[in-house]
Amino acid sequence: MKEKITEQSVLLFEKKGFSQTSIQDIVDALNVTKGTFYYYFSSKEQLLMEIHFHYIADLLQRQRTIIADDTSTYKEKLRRMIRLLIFDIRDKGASARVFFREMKHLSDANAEKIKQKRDAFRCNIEKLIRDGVSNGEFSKELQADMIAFGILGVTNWSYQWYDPNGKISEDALSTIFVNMILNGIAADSIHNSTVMN
Amino acid sequence: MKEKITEQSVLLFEKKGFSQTSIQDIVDALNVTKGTFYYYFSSKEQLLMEIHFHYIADLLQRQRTIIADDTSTYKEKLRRMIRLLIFDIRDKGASARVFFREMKHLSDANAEKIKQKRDAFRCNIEKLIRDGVSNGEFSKELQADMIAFGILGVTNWSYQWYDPNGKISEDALSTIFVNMILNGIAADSIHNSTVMN
Amino acid sequence: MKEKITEQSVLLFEKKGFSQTSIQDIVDALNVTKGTFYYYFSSKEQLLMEIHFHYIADLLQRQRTIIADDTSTYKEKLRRMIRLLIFDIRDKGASARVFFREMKHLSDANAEKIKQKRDAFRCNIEKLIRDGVSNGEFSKELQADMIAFGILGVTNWSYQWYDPNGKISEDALSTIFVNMILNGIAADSIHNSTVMN
Amino acid sequence: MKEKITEQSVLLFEKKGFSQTSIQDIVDALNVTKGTFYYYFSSKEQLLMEIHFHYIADLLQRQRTIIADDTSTYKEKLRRMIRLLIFDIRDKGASARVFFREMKHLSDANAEKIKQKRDAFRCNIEKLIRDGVSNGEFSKELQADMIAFGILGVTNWSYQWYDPNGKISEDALSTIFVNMILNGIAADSIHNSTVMN
DNA sequence: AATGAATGAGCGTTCATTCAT
DNA sequence: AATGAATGAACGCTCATTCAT
Repeated sequence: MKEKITEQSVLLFEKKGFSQTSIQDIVDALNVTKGTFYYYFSSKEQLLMEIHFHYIADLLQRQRTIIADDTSTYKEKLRRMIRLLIFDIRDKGASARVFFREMKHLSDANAEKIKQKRDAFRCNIEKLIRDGVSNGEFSKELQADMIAFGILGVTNWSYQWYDPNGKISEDALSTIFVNMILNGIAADSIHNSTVMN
Repeated sequence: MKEKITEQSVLLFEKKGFSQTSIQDIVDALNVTKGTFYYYFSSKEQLLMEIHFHYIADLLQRQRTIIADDTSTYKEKLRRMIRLLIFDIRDKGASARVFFREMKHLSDANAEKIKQKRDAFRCNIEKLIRDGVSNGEFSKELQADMIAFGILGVTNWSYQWYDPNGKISEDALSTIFVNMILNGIAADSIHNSTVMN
Repeated sequence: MKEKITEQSVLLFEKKGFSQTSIQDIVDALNVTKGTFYYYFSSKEQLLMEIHFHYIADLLQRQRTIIADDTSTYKEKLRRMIRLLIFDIRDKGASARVFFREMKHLSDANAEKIKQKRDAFRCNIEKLIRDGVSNGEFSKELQADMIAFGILGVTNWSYQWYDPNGKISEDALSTIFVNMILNGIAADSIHNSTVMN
Repeated sequence: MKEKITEQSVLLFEKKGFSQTSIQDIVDALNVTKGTFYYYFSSKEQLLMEIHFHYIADLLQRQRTIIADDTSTYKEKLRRMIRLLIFDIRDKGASARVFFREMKHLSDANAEKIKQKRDAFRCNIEKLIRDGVSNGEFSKELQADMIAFGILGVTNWSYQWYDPNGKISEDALSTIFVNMILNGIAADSIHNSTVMN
């Protein structure tokens, strides 16, 4: 039951927004009563917190698996992370959009817990960049923290517009983004870097 | 007065969210009464609509100026667009964050109007890419629509985290992102593109 | 201007009801502003009071004319009163419907003033009946007060349903009602009176 | 509780009018809170609708019982209908006055439903007249539809002024009205009909 | 004679939450 | 494990009215 409530809530929160979704809406969709909701959750915020927490904890876990693989290069790890995020849209898109949009509705204490995990996810990318620069896979003098933000921008933004059932496949999109991030879009990218500075 | 209400609202919407900000909050902050609010706005949604509309219309206008400049290369135009968006964070960051987060609270009719302008902004970038590919500035076989989404991801996401008063300047950040987008981050980007496919 | 406000108000009050019609509605319909309204009227209630007062005072005045005519029989006077009320629907129907429906919105003091005139109108009919009984035109032992209420019922109710532009003319309707009131509807009315008691 | 709310509301609506009675007024009178009201009713209009619907449905039901009685003449049926309406004032007067006065506050859809039942009630009287004319109980050439309106005028208007606790009993008033309707008020009603035309 | 900005009290309604059962 | 009745605080919004100009 608890799981059913969570799943249904994600759907409703995505469609109508957290504030616009009442407990009544949620329990109506499941044909139970409000009492049932409060048997499993102490508050509406707790429900949102659980949604957020599971979403980000799961993501972090899968990121760690990628990082821990000693057989891949840093480029390959980055590629796998980008694919992870893009492929996740199909199943977790709703959760993610709720996550990005409804953060505001968490109490300060809860927001802080979530923020720590988000930061950890980002810092793992940052470290990946830094390590890749160190071993020569990535360009020298890359500002790892900003690059991490840039990469996250590309992937996170996809949750706003990408339709996994549309014309372009997850595989194709991931490849496009990986290429763009690794090689850039300039015809002769090697020389451009000096021109632009 | 109307302008004061709009400005104050943007601040409050950004800090607390649209739903969490009551008309009472807004008018209290300005030491007027609710009647005053409804003298200038017919509804809370109309206020949000005006905020959204002014934000996106202004951005589109400035994008058009860049596009219209016949003396720049496409690369230069792209660079100027990215700088436009990053430099805008300082003054328009609050508006933009409200814009991205609170779209949900617009009626279908209003959302459609805003969506059209957003799409126009994106399509302008897409066209820029396509034109740059045509004249050889950008890589052949670039999928312009997806690349446009990628670039917008990098810049739009910045509104979520970038602090214009922090350690890194708008100028520096813009440069980092322009380089990343044009040249990629791989040490030897030319060869990577084949490896990755 | 004052008259235009009154006229427009009657129309709006009839269509939407007194409470549901705002001062704004009234002035909008006349393309003036609220200030104008309050230049001529001290309150919304005063406007309603004037509508009521003019309506009932005018009616009373015309009733007095009928009563004062020494050349008519009482039957003829009653007939003329009924015609007065039915023919009035075309021009004063809106006023009358507002009058009947919105009495509640008058202050006690104002309601009392109106009530006195209404009572006078009714008492005039009552006296007419009594006088007609005395001189043998009307049945003996008629309870004049109740008969007056009965007659007023027939005519006043017409304001709720009669459409002067419909199939039946004011003339025809008046005749039907006068006949009904004077002669009843039973096939052999003389004998029925005893049967029914 | 729902019934208590309805009863209390009828009283308040009659005394102060629908618009002038707030939900707060209603729940205060019952020492509950607004939440309680909205637990039982979805809107103020729904409450009004239920009052209206029960009132008119009940009346129609009782009218049908009278019509269905095969042992009465049409005169007797008419008499019983008039008594039904007059005797109803004591218990249902408040409901009826609310019914007549506050129809405006129903939505179009709801008003239509009520109107259908009202029309049915009136048409039943019209048919009664027509049938009575056919079998010779009522005068030839009576215009049944207008006569029905006339009769309804007499009875419905009573709800505006008749005090069941006043000097005249329901029984006496009913008799007066039945006589007036059947026999008219003219001293020699048989001959008057020609005079008046 | 008329305006437009502002007020403030109140209204219908919503909703997260509680609690006895 | 779940219900249903009830709460109470808040919210978006309306509107008659005031008043300086």
